[in-house]
Amino acid sequence: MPSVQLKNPLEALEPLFAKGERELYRDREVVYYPGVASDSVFYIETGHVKISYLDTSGKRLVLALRGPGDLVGEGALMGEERRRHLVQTLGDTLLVRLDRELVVSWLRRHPEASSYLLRWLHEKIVELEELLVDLAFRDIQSRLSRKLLQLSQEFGVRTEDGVLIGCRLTHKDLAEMIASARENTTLALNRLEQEGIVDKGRYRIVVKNEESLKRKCQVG
Amino acid sequence: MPSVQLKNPLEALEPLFAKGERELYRDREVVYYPGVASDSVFYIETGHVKISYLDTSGKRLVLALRGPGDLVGEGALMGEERRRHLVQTLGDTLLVRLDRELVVSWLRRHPEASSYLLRWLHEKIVELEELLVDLAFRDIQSRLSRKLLQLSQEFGVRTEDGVLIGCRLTHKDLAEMIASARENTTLALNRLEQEGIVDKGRYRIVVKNEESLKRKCQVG
DNA sequence: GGATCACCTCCTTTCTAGGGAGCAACCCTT
DNA sequence: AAGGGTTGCTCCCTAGAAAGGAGGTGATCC
Repeated sequence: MPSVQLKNPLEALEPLFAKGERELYRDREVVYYPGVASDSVFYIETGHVKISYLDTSGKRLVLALRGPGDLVGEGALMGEERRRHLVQTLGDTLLVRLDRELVVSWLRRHPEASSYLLRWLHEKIVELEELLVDLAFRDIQSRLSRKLLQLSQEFGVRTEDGVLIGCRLTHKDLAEMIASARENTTLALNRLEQEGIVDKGRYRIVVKNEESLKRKCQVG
Repeated sequence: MPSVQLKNPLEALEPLFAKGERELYRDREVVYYPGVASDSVFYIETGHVKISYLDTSGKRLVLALRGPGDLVGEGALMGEERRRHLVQTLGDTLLVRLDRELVVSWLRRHPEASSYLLRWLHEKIVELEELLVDLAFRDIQSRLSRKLLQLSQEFGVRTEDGVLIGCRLTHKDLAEMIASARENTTLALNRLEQEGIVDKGRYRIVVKNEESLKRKCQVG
């Protein structure tokens, strides 16, 4: 285990990312479908991806968004045979495709790197558990507030009005992230706008008052 | 990565488990509380533990059950400072406490072991995602059926009547595993009993007809 | 430039799953 | 024998899913 804390646990893997093949995806393009062979990992250079689970009924749940400096498709390194998710870009996105064997052999040659990967994976577990707890205990208003807060902290861009969430999200995307109906998500978002807490436009959400938003999270 | 698939990804760590301190816990005893220092990992020799998240409102969500051959408290290895969960035993349980530093230094000396740990962690992620999807899409009847199926597969003991779920679970425990009210869980369980799919008694559930149970899972 | 089309956003109404409260009965433990 | 924990049952009521439109907006085509 590292004695020094790194900002991003994956920094230790940087040299590896240079070895991959860079691929440009357009907005909403599919990176992989569920069921296809799980044989590579992607490093996100710029842009964002949305990882979702497709239900048999056609409904979706967005399990995570990932942005620059993050990995996606890591299951390929951990015994996953076929993809379990649908991964799509949000906005134009530059990925580095890393073949599984390449990563595995690199990891063998750099044994200290595994511990960083473990930490990173643990972070993902914490995020999943947070979502789980939200689903179990909070109502839509509160789930949306928490999600907006997370998004502004992870992908936020400071502007004069507040923190702009830096990825191209529709209300449907948001709804699928908090497991609610699109209509109710719109409603909740409008309420937040009326209260002057957020500002919104097409594909655009600005958190104007972070403190009020935090207060909203407790209520539900 | 291993070229041969092991049944239990943790088999590779067996030699490590001999180095720990064995501790006997009685039924329902607390192994650790949320907030305490996260400085050791536990290996389960016999018995079961319940990992739950405590909400500020006093409600609980059971994130996982773990049984013999499994680990609990693994966050200690991955940068977690304080425990995030409440861990309690179900029935009398024998744990092996492993100091964090002990495990970390062992892992450094056995670099090939990390990949097994990664695989194990990935399994846990898959389980969390399954729970998440259930919460998002399925109703109580279906969530309960899936959970019983999982439990019977993971902790089941063959008997003449069917598969007995081998841990001391109350209806409240079950309810907290599928994020529903205790009353509704009892109701759903009674329905399954009336249909002849399960058999139950105090702390005791026997899955009589696995096939019917599987059919129940699809419906919701 | 204007028309078209696909998607996105907004709003309302209806209907139901299931949370919550409140008890009664039961049974194991001490 | 008492008491705490577990189970069974009922009723009420709210959150929110589902359906069904109507207007907006941006891209693309002519």
